[in-house]
Amino acid sequence: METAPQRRRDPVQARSRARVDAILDAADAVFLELGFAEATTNHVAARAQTSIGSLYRFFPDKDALLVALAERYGARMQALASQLTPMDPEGATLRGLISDGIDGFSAFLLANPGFVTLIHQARHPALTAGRRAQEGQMAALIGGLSAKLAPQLTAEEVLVIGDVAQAVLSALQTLAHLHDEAQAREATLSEAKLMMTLYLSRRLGVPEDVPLASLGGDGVGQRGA
Amino acid sequence: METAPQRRRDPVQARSRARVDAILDAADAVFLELGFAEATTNHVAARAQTSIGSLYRFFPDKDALLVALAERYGARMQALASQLTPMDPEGATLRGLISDGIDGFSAFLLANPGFVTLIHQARHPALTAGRRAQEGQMAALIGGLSAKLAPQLTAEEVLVIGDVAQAVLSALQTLAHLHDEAQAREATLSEAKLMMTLYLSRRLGVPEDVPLASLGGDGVGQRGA
DNA sequence: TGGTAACGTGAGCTTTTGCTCATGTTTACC
DNA sequence: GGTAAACATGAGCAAAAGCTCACGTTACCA
Repeated sequence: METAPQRRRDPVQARSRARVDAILDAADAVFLELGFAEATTNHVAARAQTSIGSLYRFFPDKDALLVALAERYGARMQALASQLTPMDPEGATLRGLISDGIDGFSAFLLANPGFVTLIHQARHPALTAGRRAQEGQMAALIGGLSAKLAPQLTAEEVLVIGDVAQAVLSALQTLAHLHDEAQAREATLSEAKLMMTLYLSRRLGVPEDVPLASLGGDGVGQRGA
Repeated sequence: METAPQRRRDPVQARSRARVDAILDAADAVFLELGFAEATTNHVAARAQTSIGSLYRFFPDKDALLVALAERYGARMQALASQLTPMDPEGATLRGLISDGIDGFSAFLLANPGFVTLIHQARHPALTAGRRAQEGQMAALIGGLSAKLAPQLTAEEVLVIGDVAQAVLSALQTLAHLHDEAQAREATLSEAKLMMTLYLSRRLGVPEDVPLASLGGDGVGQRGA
């Protein structure tokens, strides 16, 4: 399975490969500024300092730009996910894992502001297939962690927890990055960490500040009602 | 300040008032089905069983439909908010308040499926002014409750808590209502209740299951780290 | 009952925008 | 250096969508 079907023609020379990248960068910037609906392909071509004909040489239509962007971000997200998965997750605490994850994703969003716009276009028909995969990627990451830390949970419960955590993280990261000042962002992210820690700790039956390695294979440390 | 500036002309006769309502209902349905960007004013007029000319007689442009819809939902939301504010909030527990609030809002969304679409259009330039008000409405409701239950919090903290809670509730309600089956919705809403209860209980220093009336004016019952 | 203003209609004008294609330029390969 | 393929260009086409306007209809009021 190659990425070809999205593009009218694959670039084979260096200059056209650079051009395709420039077009995607331009699309990212224009979509961020105007939103996908308001942005035009001519805008994108102009921003990329190329002609509209060149854009349509490599992208069959406007939607293809969105799909290609989603694929590019998907790859970056995958890299981020593997980077955020520590070598020995058992040595960390639940709170530490969550804090690192949220900080890492926040840094990613700061470096990739267009990604928020893309998330906002998640319901676009052309995107659902590809996007669902990377949304599921994040949810699956959390779900996998949950299943590992709390084997007593059913598969369905793990699924719900993953979806819920993904939705909340996505919403709070978006909220945080509405603020331009780092201080306001941090305040929101701090709340996100607290909320996720409380929730996952209770839901998985894992204490917040105990190294995960010291826990048994099954859920322990459940407290309260 | 009247709603006139949004409309080319205010309806004065009964038939035109009914027509305006029909147009708004049609817009709501069409935006839900196609999304705002894909929907056309001709679609809306056809769905309302009226002519495109009549639509433009009362609405200056397509954006005005969105704004008018937002205003109508704003009024409904306000009614919902006052309905969800019990006569004696002190008699209820934090968990009960949150549960009732989430259930009430869920019922509202079920009866007003177009509202989710509107939320999704929150970043539309024509909407930011009016919408921000009703988003703030929900956040302010929670913020007000927080300030009342936890007077030790600073005004800034209350603001952040309100925003965060609003964002999370909005995200999880949207997630819940992606499912068609009531069971799946309830599963998600159950997680939302748990998460909000844990978060607000910790953040406000209010126990989950103690009647709020039995608490002193300042925060008590804070536990753990 | 007549007159006026509000209301209703839809063909079609205007603008926008996604997209094409004929023409010209650059690169790769012999 | 020659040739073929890849690449690049942008004027402009076709379709779509927002919106107008001239004309007809209904409701109110004296």
